[in-house]
Amino acid sequence: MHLESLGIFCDVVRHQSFSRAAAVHSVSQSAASQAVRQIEQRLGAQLIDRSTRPWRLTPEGKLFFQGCQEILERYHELEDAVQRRQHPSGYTVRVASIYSVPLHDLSGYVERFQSLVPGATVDIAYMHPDQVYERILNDQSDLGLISFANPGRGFTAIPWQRQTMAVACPPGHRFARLAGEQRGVLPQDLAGESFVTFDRGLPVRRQIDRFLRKHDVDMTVVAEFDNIENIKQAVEDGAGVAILPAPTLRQEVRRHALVTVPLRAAADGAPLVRPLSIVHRRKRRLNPAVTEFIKLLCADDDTRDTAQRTPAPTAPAAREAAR
Amino acid sequence: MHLESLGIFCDVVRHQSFSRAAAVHSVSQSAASQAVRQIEQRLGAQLIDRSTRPWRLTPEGKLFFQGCQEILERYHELEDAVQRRQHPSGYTVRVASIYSVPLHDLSGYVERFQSLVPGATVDIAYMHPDQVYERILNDQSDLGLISFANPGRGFTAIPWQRQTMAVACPPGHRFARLAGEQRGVLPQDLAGESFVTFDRGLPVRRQIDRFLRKHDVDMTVVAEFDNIENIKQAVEDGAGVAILPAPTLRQEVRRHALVTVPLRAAADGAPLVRPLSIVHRRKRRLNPAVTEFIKLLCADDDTRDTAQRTPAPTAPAAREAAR
DNA sequence: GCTATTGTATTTGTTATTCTTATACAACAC
DNA sequence: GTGTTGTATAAGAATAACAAATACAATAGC
Repeated sequence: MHLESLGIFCDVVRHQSFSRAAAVHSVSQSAASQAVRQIEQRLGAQLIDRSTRPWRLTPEGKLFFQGCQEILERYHELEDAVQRRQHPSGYTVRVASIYSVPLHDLSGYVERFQSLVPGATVDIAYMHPDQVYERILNDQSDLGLISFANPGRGFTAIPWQRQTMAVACPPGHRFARLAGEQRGVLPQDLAGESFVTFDRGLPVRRQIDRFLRKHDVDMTVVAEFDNIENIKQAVEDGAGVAILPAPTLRQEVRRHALVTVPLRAAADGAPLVRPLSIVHRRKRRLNPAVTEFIKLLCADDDTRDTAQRTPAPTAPAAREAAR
Repeated sequence: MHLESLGIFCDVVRHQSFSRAAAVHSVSQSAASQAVRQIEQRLGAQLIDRSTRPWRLTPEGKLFFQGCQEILERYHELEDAVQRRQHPSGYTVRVASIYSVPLHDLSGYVERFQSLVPGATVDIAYMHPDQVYERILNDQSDLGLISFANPGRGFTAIPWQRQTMAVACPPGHRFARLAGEQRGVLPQDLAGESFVTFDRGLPVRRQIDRFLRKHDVDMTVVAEFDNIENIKQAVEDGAGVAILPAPTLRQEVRRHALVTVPLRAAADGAPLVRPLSIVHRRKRRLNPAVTEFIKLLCADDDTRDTAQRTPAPTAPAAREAAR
């Protein structure tokens, strides 16, 4: 019997709902239904009387529910105890992040976290996306922050932020007049512009190209880089314009080195955004400090510029969002 | 986390051996190794220190082992409690058997069982093999007794008896003189004989044909039946000889209606046996009475004419034997 | 009663995982 | 060293888990 299934059953009971329990466990409603049925079949006993609405627990169901609660609690305590024995005191959360996650954002989280969980520390290292994955696989980091997370293989991706992409240009550029929330450029305005962009092969580049192709816009690529800093530098130097995640431009905008111009999409088309995700190894117990840190990161998504995260995303939603 | 995996870990610890634990759980040694490693990975902790021989539990391993034991015990108690609530008293073991399991054999077991587990009853129903499978699938029977069990799909097969096959002929037949433990006929002696046998498509028929083909023997099939009783009748009536499980012939031999002649195999070849198995639904909790009955059936295999059952068969062995 | 609504079950195809078989490897014994 | 025993690893096959789509069931509203 899968402990996870027992957990689903308990949440079904607690929430009086298969769908909500499924959401809590990040699986489909179907999976929750199947999990409970599997338990019933194994026991050869009906746990839930489905002949009435809302359904009710059978006597066997009540008995089993109470037992399960206790067993699950004990098991989680046991895992915690093993954790504690391993890391006797003072948790460290090791985060591997891609370069372009605004450092200033994170430092805010880190401060709040350390005051929230005294004795805990956070190590943040910035690196190439591939290295992020590698470090997580090798257990060198607990969490990774990456864009366009690929949920395949051994990773779980939790949607985090959705950064709107904007056009970056030097202050003297003709687009600069169009800066400001209410203004902005349309895709077709970009046609023929000199374009500084990401290396082919990076997911964000593919995303941008797809967007431009969809709007039938042809730009002149004058330079390609594998990181945002170089792109910004090139734009500052007048090499052309770029399409970058707006939040990463704050510094340059503040010191008037660059201008951020909103990039509008066609009425029907989706706007260009870069999803950032928190990834960790699947099927791996996360220590309490890590769990706490994830909670903190996700808690105030909606205070962010473009965030909109389901509190308990269904798996399919989470996966979709993570692309 | 799979409770089964926790159980394997506990047995690994108890037996100080992966292989023995694997045998106890009817899986391969490899699976046991992988299960333990999976737990270790999930916990992010080494439970077993493999750098010495014999290996030792790490401190985390000891802690986890103790916790697991308790959790597993509680869980099994919980399942039992649900069982008891369902069937407040007096268990019934419902057995579906093929026709040709000697009734007299079973009735002995049943008597012993009922004196061993007071208040329990055993229902035995005899039927066609297909019906046996069907009844088990529909939860109309707890156990099935069949020959040449096909372990596929949702069934578990426990090897039970291996009945030696012998030649049955009327007392007047020329083979009759060869009856007796030390005598018997060789396959080639059968060439040209009139042969009463099983329907094509029955596993036992395929088995017999394979045996004869292997020994290059050609017999004249004069009749085919889907059950042993008809075959015996036909042989009594002088239609020919048959190859049947020896134990099923006792009645007829006693009343001198038929003679059983041992069938010897070539020096290298395997003798012809019919394996009988106990089958039940996989992934289904068996109530205590059923478990007890299985134990009883298997306990004294070696008192049987040809039995030789591993006490704790490895899964592959069990599967092989069940064909 | 009849239909709409809401929440759960089923079916089906796909993806992951678990398992076994075969083989490599490690620790110890001699 | 070399052999022996017990465990790990790799590869492929067999299972199981899952999600998407859809069917179904119990009620509520009419």
